Amino acid sequence: MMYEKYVDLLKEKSIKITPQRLEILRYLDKNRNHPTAYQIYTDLKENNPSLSKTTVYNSLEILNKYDIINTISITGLETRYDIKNIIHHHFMCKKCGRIIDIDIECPNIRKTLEQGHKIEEVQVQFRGTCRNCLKDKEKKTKIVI
Amino acid sequence: MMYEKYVDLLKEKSIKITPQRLEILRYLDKNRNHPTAYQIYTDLKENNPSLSKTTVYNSLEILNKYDIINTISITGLETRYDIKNIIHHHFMCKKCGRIIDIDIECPNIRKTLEQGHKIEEVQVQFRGTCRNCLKDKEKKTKIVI
DNA sequence: TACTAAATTGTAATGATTATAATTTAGGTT
DNA sequence: AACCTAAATTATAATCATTACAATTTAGTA
Repeated sequence: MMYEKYVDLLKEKSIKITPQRLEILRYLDKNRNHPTAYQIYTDLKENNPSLSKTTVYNSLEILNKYDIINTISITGLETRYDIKNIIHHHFMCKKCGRIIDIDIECPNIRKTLEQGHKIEEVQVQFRGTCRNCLKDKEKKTKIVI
Repeated sequence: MMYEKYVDLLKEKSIKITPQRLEILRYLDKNRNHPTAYQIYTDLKENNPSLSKTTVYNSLEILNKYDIINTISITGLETRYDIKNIIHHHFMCKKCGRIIDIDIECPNIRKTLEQGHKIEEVQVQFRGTCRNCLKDKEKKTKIVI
C-alpha cells in the first residue's frame, strides 16, 4: 500500500520491481528538493545499510530512461534528480545554491520543431539571486539544497 | 590587429590582458561548436606548448564571471563554453551528440521576476533527435561536437 | 626600470560517475 | 512451490572533469 503507487509506475513501463527502486522513487517523491545521487544514497543507506552507490546510479539511469524521473544539470557540478510531475523549469540561486521550481512552460518550443528537430526533453534554467537572498544581503551562509 | 577585438573586450571589464586569455577568446570566437575545456586546451596547446590546463579553467572562469562567455551544462558530463553573442538556447541531439543553437528568447522570464527572484542568466536546453539523425536512422556513428 | 598583485604553470588531490566481475534476486516457467 | 535465467545488486577499482596548492612568471602601474 505504501509502495503501491511506485509499483504501478514501474509496472506500467515493464521494468523490474526491486525494493531499491521503490525506495528511490519514494525518496524522490517525498524530497522535491532536487537531490544529488550521493544525497539519495546516504539518506537511504541509513535504513538500508546494504544499499550500493552503484545501484543508486543504475536505478536513476533506468528511471530517467523510462521517463519516470528528470535529470537536472543546472549546477554544472553534479546531476540533480526530480520525480516527473508537471513540466516546470528551474531557478538556481547563486548565493544560497537553492534550486527553486518555476512552474511555467516555454511556448517557443514550436520554433525548435519548425527547424525540423524532434524534442524529447525541455529544460529551462534560470540563474540569479533568489527572493530570500535579495532580502538579507548580509547573510553569508551557503545553504545548498 | 588580430587580437584587438579581444583586447578591447577585456579592457572594457578591466581584467588583465594576457596572451592566454586572448587565445582562448579567439578560439571561442572561431569555434562556435560549444567546446569543452579539454578541447580548448589540447587545440591551443599545439601552438602554445607551455599552456596549462589550469590556466584554461581559470581563464574560462573569469571570462564567465565577467559575462564575456557562457557556460552550458546540457550534456551533464562536462561544461561546454560559448562566446557571448545574442541570447540563444541549445538543442542537444541524443543520437549524434551535436549541440545546435536555437535562436529564440524565452518570454516567460517575466514570471520568474514576478516571483521576486533576480535573474542573471537564462539557459534553455532542449534534448531530442536532430533533423539529420531523423533523416538517416541507420546512421550509428556517434559524433560528439 | 622596479614593484606587486595577479596570472600562469605543473603536480597532486578531489569528487562525481562508470566499468568490472562476483553474487543475488525478480519474475516467469515447470 | 522449487527452478531457471536474465537482469539487478553489490563492492571495488578505474576514469575523467575539475579544483587546490605552491612555486614561478608577468601585466600593468608607480
